[in-house]
Amino acid sequence: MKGGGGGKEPPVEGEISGKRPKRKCLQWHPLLAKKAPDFSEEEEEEDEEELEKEPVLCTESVAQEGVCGGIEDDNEEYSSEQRARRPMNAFLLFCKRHRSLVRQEHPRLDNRGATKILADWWAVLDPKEKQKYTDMAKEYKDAFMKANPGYKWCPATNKPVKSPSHSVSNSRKKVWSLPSNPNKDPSVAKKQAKTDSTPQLNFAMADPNKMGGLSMLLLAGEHALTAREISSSSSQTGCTDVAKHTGKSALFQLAEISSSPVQPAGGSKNAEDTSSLTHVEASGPSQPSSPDLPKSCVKSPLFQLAEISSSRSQSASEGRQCGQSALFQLAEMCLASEAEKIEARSSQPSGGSSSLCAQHSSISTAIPDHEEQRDAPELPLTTSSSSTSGSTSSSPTDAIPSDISPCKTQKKKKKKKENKESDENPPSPKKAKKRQSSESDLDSVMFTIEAVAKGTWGSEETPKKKARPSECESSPSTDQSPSVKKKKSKPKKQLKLKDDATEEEEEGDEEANKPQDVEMKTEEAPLTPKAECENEPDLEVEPPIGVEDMEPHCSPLQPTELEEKDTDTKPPQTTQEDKDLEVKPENCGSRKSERSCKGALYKTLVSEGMLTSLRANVDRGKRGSMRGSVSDHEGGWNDESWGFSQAATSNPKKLKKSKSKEETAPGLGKLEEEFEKKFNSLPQYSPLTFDKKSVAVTKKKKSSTSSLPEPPKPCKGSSSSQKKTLFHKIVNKYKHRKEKSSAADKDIATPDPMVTESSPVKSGSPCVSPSLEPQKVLDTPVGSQKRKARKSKITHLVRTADGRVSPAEAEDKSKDQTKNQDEKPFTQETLCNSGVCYNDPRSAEVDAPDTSGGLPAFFSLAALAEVAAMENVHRAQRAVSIPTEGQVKDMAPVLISCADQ
DNA sequence: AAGAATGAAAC
DNA sequence: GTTTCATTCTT
Repeated sequence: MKGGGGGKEPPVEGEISGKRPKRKCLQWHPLLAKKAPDFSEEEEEEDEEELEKEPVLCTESVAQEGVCGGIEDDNEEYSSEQRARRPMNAFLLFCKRHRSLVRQEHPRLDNRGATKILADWWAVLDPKEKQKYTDMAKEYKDAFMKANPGYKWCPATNKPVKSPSHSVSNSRKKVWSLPSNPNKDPSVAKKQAKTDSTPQLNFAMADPNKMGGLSMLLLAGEHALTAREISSSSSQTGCTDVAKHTGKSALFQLAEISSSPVQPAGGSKNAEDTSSLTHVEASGPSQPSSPDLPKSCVKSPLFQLAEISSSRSQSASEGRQCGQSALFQLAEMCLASEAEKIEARSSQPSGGSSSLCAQHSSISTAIPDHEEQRDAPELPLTTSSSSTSGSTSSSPTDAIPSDISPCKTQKKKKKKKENKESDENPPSPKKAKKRQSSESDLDSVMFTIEAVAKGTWGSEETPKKKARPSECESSPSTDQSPSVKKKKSKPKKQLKLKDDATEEEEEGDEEANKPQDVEMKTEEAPLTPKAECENEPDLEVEPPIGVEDMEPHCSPLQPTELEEKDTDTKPPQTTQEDKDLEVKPENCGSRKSERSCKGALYKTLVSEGMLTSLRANVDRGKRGSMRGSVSDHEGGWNDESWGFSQAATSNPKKLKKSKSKEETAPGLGKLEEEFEKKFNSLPQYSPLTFDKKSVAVTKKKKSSTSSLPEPPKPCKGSSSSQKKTLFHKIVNKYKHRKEKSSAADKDIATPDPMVTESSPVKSGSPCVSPSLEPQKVLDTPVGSQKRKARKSKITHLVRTADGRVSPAEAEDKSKDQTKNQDEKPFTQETLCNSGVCYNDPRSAEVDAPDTSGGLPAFFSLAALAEVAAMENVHRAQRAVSIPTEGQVKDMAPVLISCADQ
């Protein structure tokens, strides 16, 4: 595999890699390299650099934070600037996935040129495939939106100039939508601020920025909870509402999951986590002073949680909390305990879970002091509910919000970024969190926590999920959450070895891994069935595999990987964990009790899903098992991933800078991973196919209009017969596209008798149904074509009786046909086998259900995802094949159409 | 920084 | 309808 792939890409990559540095964003991290980094060496180096750099970055970006490692909660400031990036649309996804391929083939080509080609490809793409991308995009978007309820694509054009006053007001309102974005959520908050997302007020959560990943999780969970529970009350939270509606979008699920209790994987992990927590606490973000504890830059989730809880308490004075997750309560408990100590411990924390609410009140009072420590500044969450809070929060936060709120029309992102409101953030104190209390306090806290855990928690948690792979998960989770920074070296190596599998890998967590993974994936992606087939001889072999295709596609890599990983990782993980436990104790130093406490906490957290990492791991484990099934694919967004990602993202640093490609910052890993997985799962068409098409088209173009940009695509051998069928389709589409682009030119007129011809040819292949294609084309408008003259295009498209279109197409087709004829057999077979049957979407659709493999694009991803999720739980495989009612509905039209035909 | 493409959202 | 911005990366 690699050989081929490597051969191809390497050069390009190498080039790229050299260039990569460009991005500023990257600074902070290896991700930058992401693309280039295919090679392990590079990666490693990068990793190292990264490690080193991180601090620097931290310093740069957030000088104050100091705790680079620490989770930078603070970064809100930065975050302010960074708004979450919009989710990519289908086309972008497609581009992202295929650009490398294009480049490989046409190294010379500029990106622009590549983009054009990609556009062409896109135009040609089968509706089904497009749909996949579209679905994915949608899913992604949905998840994203859930994560960031108030997110707006456009920064609120400032037009109105919200003006500062607004900003202030906004700041209050704002409550922060959930930050948890894959990357940049924080920014979102800002946006919202400006926008005023009124609805969210209720949530008034702590700033995500401040909060660690956990916070994100919590938020997510809370949202979920709130949505469910509060739904009645909160008409406000659009997000929540949405979540409900979708019910199952992956993201939503994620939220749910987070909320739902999960069993901690192994005790071992717990220990680790706890230890890490202790470290964190002790070391505290800002306070390095703690001698005992090793300063782990990374904050423990727990710590974050505590922060969060504290923040929440502030913001949300309301009683809602009670309802909220046990985790939250726990956090509160912790805080309370601390507060008590500080104040003098009038009451004991042990209050018990049941009493939590009451405690909350007390806590809230106590908290204020803590708040100072906390980074209240941005919490602007402005506890919607708490009347007072608004005022208080406003003052500190105001500044930030103002910046954010305005959305400044900054025309360009960069500007915005630059603008960063960092100024305001000065927030010196944010980091302060670490509490003086330090260990002793911790102990007390722990105690309380334990009590809580035992008492309330146990009862509450009832449902704990099964830990399926919890073990596996656990290890990773631990790794991830706690040691975000960790070294990547290992992971990289592993990754290299495993290549694909790495994603979930055990250690991996970190950023490095992700990037690598991503890269790996991307690289591999080509290798993936389709691409690979074409490139390499393997094709034959694959085809069979491909049969199931659609998903398999995606899965192909994953499954193996996952499995391997799972198997491999699990054992190791456990071992590692054990080791960690052993080791950690040292770190932790004395205090077993704490540990134990922590352990309890950890459990609780886990149960709650707070520990995203664990969850993610678990999920992954599931996935691994599931892998084969379609569900993976579509199921797509695992909650975990999001949660995780969120958590990861939580880190401001990354978020901000992460812009670079994956950006997905290291931390996010999981989320990204999943994203990537899905992304990878997306079918990657071999360039050859496209090329051929393109070539054919080009030729035409050339002949007709010299205007083709991408004349030369090498037709590497028609060898890539597989996709040829696609090819045809593509050709058709392609025609359209060209028409569009050059359309004006004039091709229009030519009749395309050929079309018919082509169809016959296609017809030859079982899968393909020529007639359908045109329809497809028609059905799926090539695209918005907003910019170009689509009208002309449309006009151009002369439909034949069949509905086929433009003349150009005919010609192309004819060409294609000729080519195809030779190759077709394979392609068809393969395709058919694969179940993809690009040719006929409909047929495919119809078939799809039957053939588990081919997922009909038609099914809404959401539906699929849901189904998958549902099924996954029970069984991992093929659930997808069975359409849900919703799916059926979706299909209905198609079916009908088919029937008509 | 501009630009190529498409699409989704916001205006 | 138009504008913005998402991604990538060369020029």
